[in-house]
Amino acid sequence: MENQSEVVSFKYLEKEYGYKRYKCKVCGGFFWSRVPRDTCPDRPCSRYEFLYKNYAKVSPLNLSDVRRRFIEYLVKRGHGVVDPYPVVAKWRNDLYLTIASIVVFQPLVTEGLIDPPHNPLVIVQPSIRLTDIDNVGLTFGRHLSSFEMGGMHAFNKPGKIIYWSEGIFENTIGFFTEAIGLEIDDLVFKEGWWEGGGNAGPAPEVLVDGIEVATLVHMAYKVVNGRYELNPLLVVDCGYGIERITWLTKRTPTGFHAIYGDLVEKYKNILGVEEPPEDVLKRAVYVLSNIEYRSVEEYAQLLEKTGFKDYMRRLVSAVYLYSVLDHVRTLSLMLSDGVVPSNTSEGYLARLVLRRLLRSLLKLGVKHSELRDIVVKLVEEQIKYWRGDYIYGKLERHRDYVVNVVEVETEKFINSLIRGLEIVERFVKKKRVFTTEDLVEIYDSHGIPPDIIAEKLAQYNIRVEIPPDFYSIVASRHSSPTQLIKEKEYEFPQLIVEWALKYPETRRVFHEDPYLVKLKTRVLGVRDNYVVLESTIAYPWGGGQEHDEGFIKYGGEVYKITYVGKVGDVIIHVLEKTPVFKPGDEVELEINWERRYKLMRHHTATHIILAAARSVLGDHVWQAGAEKTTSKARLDITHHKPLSEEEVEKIEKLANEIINNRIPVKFNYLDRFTAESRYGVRIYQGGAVYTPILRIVEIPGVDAQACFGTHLTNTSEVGGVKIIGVERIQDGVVRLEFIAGTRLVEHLRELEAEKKRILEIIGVKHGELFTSIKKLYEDYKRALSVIEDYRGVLEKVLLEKALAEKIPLCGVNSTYIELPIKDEKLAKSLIEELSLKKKLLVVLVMGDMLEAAISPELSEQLKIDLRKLVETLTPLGVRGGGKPDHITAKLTSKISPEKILETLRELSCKNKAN
RNA sequence: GGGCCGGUAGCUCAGCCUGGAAGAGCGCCGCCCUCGCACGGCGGAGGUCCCGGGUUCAAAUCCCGGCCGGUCCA
Repeated sequence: MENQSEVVSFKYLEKEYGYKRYKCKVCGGFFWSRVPRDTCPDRPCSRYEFLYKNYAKVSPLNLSDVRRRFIEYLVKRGHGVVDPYPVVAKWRNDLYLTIASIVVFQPLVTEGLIDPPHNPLVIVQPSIRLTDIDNVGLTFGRHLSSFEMGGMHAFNKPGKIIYWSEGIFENTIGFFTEAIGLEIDDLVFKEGWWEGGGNAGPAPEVLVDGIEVATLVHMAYKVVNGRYELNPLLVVDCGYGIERITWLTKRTPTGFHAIYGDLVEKYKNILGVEEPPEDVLKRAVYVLSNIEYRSVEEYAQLLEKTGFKDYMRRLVSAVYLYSVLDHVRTLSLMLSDGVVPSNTSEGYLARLVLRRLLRSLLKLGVKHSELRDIVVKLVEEQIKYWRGDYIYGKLERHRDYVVNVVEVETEKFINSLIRGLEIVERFVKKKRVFTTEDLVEIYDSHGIPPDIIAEKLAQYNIRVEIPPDFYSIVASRHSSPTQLIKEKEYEFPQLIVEWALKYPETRRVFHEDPYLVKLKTRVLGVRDNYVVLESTIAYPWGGGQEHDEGFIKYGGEVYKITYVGKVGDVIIHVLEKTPVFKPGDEVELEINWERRYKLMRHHTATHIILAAARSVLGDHVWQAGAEKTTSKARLDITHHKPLSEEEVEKIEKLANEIINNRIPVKFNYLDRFTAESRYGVRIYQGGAVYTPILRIVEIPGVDAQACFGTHLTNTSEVGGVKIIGVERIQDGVVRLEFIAGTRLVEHLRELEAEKKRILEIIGVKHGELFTSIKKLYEDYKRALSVIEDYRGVLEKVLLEKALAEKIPLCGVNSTYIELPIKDEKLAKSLIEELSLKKKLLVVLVMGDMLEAAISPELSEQLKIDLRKLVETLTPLGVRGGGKPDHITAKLTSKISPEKILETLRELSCKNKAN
């Protein structure tokens, strides 16, 4: 977009503040500055000039100071304050993590469907961006895996403009000069463009002496079919980098010193890491700040070239140290906000951060055996450091969970590392050549990073080249990314969907009175056996609750309802046959109450079980899926380890207490921000809901969720709940199955019937299951041992007989055994004993199986190839094969022992003759 | 959600490519050696080769489907 001034008031900047437009001689980009400049004060066109600059009116500020000044300044300018949201974007189904403050207001506010809680507003939002995670540490504070985005937002509707470009500049210049103390001459605005999530707009970057401190997104366009269209809603989306501003005010050698203060020293002590002297470090940071490098190796080479060779080792460990500081904070934040590590979705991202952290620790020389304790210590120090903080104070509340997860996950990492290294060893033993392909293979399948493999190989004096594009090779092995958003699919044919959408919203009487069994209502539409009514008491399939069943009565006719579904706000009833009634007719609706009541009980029980699980296990427990049927309910919860029996019992006990406490269930319709501020984002247990008004099902003091389902009006009606199954269904997800109400009685009856069946099978009419089975099992074991004894006796007899009646062939004695019982164990034992130990040529026939064997040495010596036996006998109906000394075959017709022995004689004697 | 790797004795694994008598080490039991222990020596027990189907005279091995675990990527 060349012409940004259509949207951005650079003219105002010029007229009001005296800015002029310049072109950067290095990058060619345009920027606005009050003092003439050849290049833009952004890297790579400029170094971190601020490091050595003296700002007369700027005093060193902590992170919390900058944060407070930002909020206070904007409050003074009429902004309302919104408290930070979690970094896990549970209210979105297209994002795992909160990557910017605007994410809190998408999509409903940015599309103008609902109003923000304040307008304009200010929010300091912790945000996680893992795309640049490789650069953390290497840029000494410019890149962080998590950062605080100071968000300044206004949502301008046609006819109701809060402020736009001029206001953006006024607030920005005001904040930096009045609240931070910079001179206006320090501030440069570089023209830029932002695009994302279907929106776009010009985004001037605010630059101060080599670092970008804010981006002023003028979100003015919608991207429609690849073209930009002016959006009627003008969204002010300005983000201020709180950490970068903090660094700027302190001018410490790195951003990490500005953010983490004395925590840096603590970490150095724990890890035994040394930094270079402060002046050297600052110099090194400054000198390399306009050079692009992507890896520690490249960085080390650059240090050598730029005269920092003496400090190379310490500078390199410093990079890892900073990345450790950063990763511990990000990980603690993610875990505190309820992420459970797993091999999918946001759980994988948490594991990714943790594994990168552990790898950095290994690079710093931490031994495998110390890894767990050290990482726990680092987490605890970090939690201590942020105690009482506006944003990170919550880490302390989740300390136990965070530490426990870190312990469990570190153990897992060490295990897979050890396993992986063993695989490398096996690779080495098999083949000496190690290819790039092997490196990729081992990383992809076992998660062992190439540098660790190379280290291991070095022990065997094997050198392997790690290609610079290693990770893109890995990426190319994976298929193209799938869409994160699931397209909503209707369970009806497209024609029916289109037909149904023409009707107005169906009145949901099942929400008004979930106990209503009969209802008279008017027919709105009929198409084949699909029916749309004015209002209904039949619950459509949704929210993990099964649909209702019942009847529609009209005149003398009764139509069975086989399915109920939802298309938008229209509810469709599917009948067994095409009805005679027409639009406008009045019909009577009746639902199967027994079925509905079971579903309601299971649904309310599900909310109770979830609340109980959150209470017993922790706030990280989220619903990962649920299904309520008449026979049982199923709830998948996120949790980082298997549930112990005690935990399951506790959940069950607490759930039944909630039932016994006879708590009335409340139903409220609230707008999004009211609901979120009252209950938190935990209301989105069933996933993100994109409607302006949420239906909140609340069990006061226990649980509150945005939920469409039908519920009991009092917890006591659940009657009781029993967990009947616990299963780990995937990494980080545990499935609970449970039953409630009268299903408990049915379940018990099923168990009793099963017990009775078992007793009948084992021939006991009246008796106790445990003792009966125990006795049966002992009898069985005794019988097995008797058989064993018989086998021994029989074997002895057969051996003696075979040895006594040896049949001499040319050079070898032979024996023929016919086993009347199909006992493979006996057959095998006989053959081994006679052929391998007694050196006989054994032929054993058991049913239609023929097996013959001779010791391998004899076969070799006498040149007897038993396979020839099979070949010779094939015309007589023998099929089989094997090795020269051992064959197995199937007899399709009876063959006399004489014939077999005769053939064997020929075989052995022919060889003898030769 | 997808790709890849794996599932064989109590444990760690070999065998699978190329179908033909289920193996090693550790652990366990017994004996020898020893005053006793450790070490060492000899012997032994221990198997639904994850499950189901298919191909085959014959499947741990080949093919298909499923389950479970691990891992990488969205």
